[in-house]
Amino acid sequence: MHEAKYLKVARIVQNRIKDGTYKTQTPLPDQEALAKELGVSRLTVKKALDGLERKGLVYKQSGLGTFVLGDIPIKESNDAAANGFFGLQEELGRDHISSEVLHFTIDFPDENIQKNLRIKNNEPVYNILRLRRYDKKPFILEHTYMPVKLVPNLDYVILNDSIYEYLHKQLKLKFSVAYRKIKAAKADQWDQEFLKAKKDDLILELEQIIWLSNGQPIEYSTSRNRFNERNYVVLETKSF
Amino acid sequence: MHEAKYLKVARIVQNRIKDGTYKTQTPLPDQEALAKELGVSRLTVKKALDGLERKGLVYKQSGLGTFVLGDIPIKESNDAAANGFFGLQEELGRDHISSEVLHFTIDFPDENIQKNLRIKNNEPVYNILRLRRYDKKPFILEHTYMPVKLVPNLDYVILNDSIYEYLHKQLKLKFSVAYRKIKAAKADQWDQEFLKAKKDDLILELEQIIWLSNGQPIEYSTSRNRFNERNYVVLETKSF
DNA sequence: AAGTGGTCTAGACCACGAG
DNA sequence: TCGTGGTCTAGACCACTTA
Repeated sequence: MHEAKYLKVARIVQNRIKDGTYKTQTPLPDQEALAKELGVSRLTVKKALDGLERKGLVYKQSGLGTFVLGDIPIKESNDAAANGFFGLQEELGRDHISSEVLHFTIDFPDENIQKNLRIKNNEPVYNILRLRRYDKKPFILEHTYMPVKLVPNLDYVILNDSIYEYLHKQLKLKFSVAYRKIKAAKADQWDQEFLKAKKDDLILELEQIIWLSNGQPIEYSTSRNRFNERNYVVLETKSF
Repeated sequence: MHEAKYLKVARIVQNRIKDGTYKTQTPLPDQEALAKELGVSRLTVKKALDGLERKGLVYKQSGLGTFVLGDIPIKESNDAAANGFFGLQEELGRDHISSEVLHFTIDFPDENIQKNLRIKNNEPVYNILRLRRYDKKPFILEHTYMPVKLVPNLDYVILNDSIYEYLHKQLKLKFSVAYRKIKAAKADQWDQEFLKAKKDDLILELEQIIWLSNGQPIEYSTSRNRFNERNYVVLETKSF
């Protein structure tokens, strides 16, 4: 099977929401009708709609129907999704984002990194510091650690391009879970030097661990930006 | 049916993870075995495990099995889940949290509130400012707007206790989706007065809209705390 | 009463990973 | 090849909402 039917159904419905076939606050066709139209069983339609509900596109009400949720007022263009597994390039566009590698070594991990990446002290990690620019302007200071054993042959060419693409398209690695923490901090020396922050300026930091679908942590990183350059947004829906 | 079978299965598995019956990084019994043991079909077991996977408790690998994911190293006790629909009391314990109502009026909504709560300019809203204390210490400054028509008979007694509990247990309202934005800001006059922040101190703000399961926005609010008092964490997994 | 989504089953077949 | 999880179906019944 090339693509799961429920994914195809979800994509079709999502497109119909986007192009206005299904309008905000109005009900979709009922599950049985969609199933008939698309030639699948009702359970398959339901599975697709469950996913769209978790993504916040629709809401369902037993006894009434499934409705398009509509736009989110406080969403702005420069907000970053704190959920989702897209790299900066994917998120903001390849043409806008460039990377400058400030530091790139292979180190033995300290205790903190060992714990976060669930590795032993003799398993080397990449230690990467990159300044990401948005339209040439300093934007995000990104400090990344990855186990060498999981990411062979990382080099400057990849770092100047997109790590994310290398992991996914070249190495075929699949992300499963990410745990992210968002905090505020004061600008340190590096922030002042590279992000052009002033002393005592406000910095927003995203700290994260990303796991592969086999349960192995693949990345521990922090991303720092000036407080007025970028916010983080989270869309939360029920797990079940 | 009192409780759905898949919820019961999820609860049982979750408890077994918590009490150590299923240990970190080890496989659970296969779906067929669990189904047999618990007297349900395999699909019901799968549905339960899908939910636990989205909550980040387990990960599944086709062809291998389902594994316990284990602890998250960067998680700390004073972090707040940016996902989940629990009130402060639920999250940190009834005994620790107290509330002081600083402002409580019924207003006509301005344009921003109208948009965020999807209401007209003649539909009144509660305008509530509360200082939440943690063990008597100023902790969070919470500014909340809610449509009056959705929340009848709100009063000081409820505000001093828990809005969350009133909405859920008394009014039987169900939350479906929340959209949250996290940003850094400088302390304003109120932060300085009530949170004991100094001028130019760092403030972390959570701005959110919460929808009911019928698609109607029920709450627009901001929660501000000093940068070193509280961070926000997000656990992200795939929607499908 | 009618129509919606929610749950559940038994059975089938597929895709993936290990030996 | 075997055992795992992933998908899909048809059919059944339940719970909820509106009329």
